[in-house]
Amino acid sequence: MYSQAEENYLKTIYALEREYGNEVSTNLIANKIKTKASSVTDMLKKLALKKLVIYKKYQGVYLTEPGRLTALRVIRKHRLWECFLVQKLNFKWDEVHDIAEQLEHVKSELLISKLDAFLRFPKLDPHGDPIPDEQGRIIKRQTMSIVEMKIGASGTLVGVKDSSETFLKYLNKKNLGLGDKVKVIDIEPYDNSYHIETKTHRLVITSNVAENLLIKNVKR
Amino acid sequence: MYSQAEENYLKTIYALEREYGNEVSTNLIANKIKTKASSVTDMLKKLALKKLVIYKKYQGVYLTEPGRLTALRVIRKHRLWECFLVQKLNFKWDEVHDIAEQLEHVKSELLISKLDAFLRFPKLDPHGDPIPDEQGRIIKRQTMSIVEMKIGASGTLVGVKDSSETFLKYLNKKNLGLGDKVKVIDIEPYDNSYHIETKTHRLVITSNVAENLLIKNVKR
DNA sequence: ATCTTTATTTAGACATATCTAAAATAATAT
DNA sequence: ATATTATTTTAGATATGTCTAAATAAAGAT
Repeated sequence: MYSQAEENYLKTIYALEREYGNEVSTNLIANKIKTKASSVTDMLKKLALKKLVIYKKYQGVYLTEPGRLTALRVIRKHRLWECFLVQKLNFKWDEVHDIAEQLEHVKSELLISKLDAFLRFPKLDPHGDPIPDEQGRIIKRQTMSIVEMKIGASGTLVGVKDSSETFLKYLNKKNLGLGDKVKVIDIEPYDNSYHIETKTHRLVITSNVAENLLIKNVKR
Repeated sequence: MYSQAEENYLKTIYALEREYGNEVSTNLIANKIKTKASSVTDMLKKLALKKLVIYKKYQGVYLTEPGRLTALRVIRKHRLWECFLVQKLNFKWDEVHDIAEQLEHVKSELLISKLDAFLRFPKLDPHGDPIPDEQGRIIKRQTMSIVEMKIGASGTLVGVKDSSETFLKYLNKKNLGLGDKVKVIDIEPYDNSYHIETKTHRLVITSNVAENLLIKNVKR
């Protein structure tokens, strides 16, 4: 079994590989998990010894197959627990991340398969992220970030890249939630802000925010 | 917030105080949590510094009021999670202890109060142990161990002192469970074994087993 | 009352995971 | 091509929680 620290590194490397391509740098990891580059180096050596990552000095890391599967198992647990917290305990989608970060490290295969069944085998977590199955298979959804959309294009908000409490609370305040239809009305070249429209209102968001909103079924 | 190790020590000291009286020795703790006496001494010093226990060299320890409340909070979490595992996820009563040992350390007051509500505020866990409330109040039940009963006395099995998987699996095999009516038929002086009778069958148990069975409403 | 045994504590070591500061390497700029 | 800057690694320190072995204290036996 792996330690919580090890699991967190694997999970982070997995996410960064998806986001930035397959070779992940020390500093990227350090920033993501708010630690120092030297700590990251230490851990990468350890993970490499355990054959969970391929690590070459000064060249970054990437996950091996066992490393990837371990990461996916942790992600599966995290997302299932988030479903539980929202669906069963009535947590809001912006309250569950930190608690799931703790629950994801509980060791028991049986627990997670029973939890999965209890929740009726959900396919997506409360933030629209797909839940890997027991074999680590994960569906890849056809989504694009708002920054990739052209003026006049519209679609449905089905996910967020950033699940932090701050970002989600911002969305709540702006009355944006999963399932909302959104349309890009205008892109202001001066500051790269996006003017978007939902069923109920219009609003202006920064490109930073637009980047974190995932849209499905984009038309026009 | 306290570490998992600290929480485990507090919980253990609380249980040993109940079992053996208010001054708990270093070795008693060491045996209970399967560690070395020297490790216990180290931790007791740390807990004493944090005012969670009163510790005097060579004299054992006991919990302070804050220590007792912290222990009870951990116990509350442990028992609520056990209820969840059995009632909602269909675990057997002999499978939940080790998982609850992990879940009890998850930090979130909100989580535990929501879990409590979800379970409809249970008063007892699957092993018959009372669940402390948010203020650390815990009901004291009128029970006695079978070893305290006389020949001919009978009552209802409502709890066990040992919640380990091995002990509970033994009870399953012997077809003994909570709610069963039991009567002491005979006590063999030679080996101190107890002959007991339930609604459905008779069996012989060692005094060790008898010690761990808690009976309510003892008559005659 | 002294000796022996048992329990407890101390001293020093180790593993994990982190950090700071300095050194080494890679990337960038001129 | 060399100098500057940024990134990464190494070396050594720290905190937590554990251990072994030795020293000390308490309890029990004669």
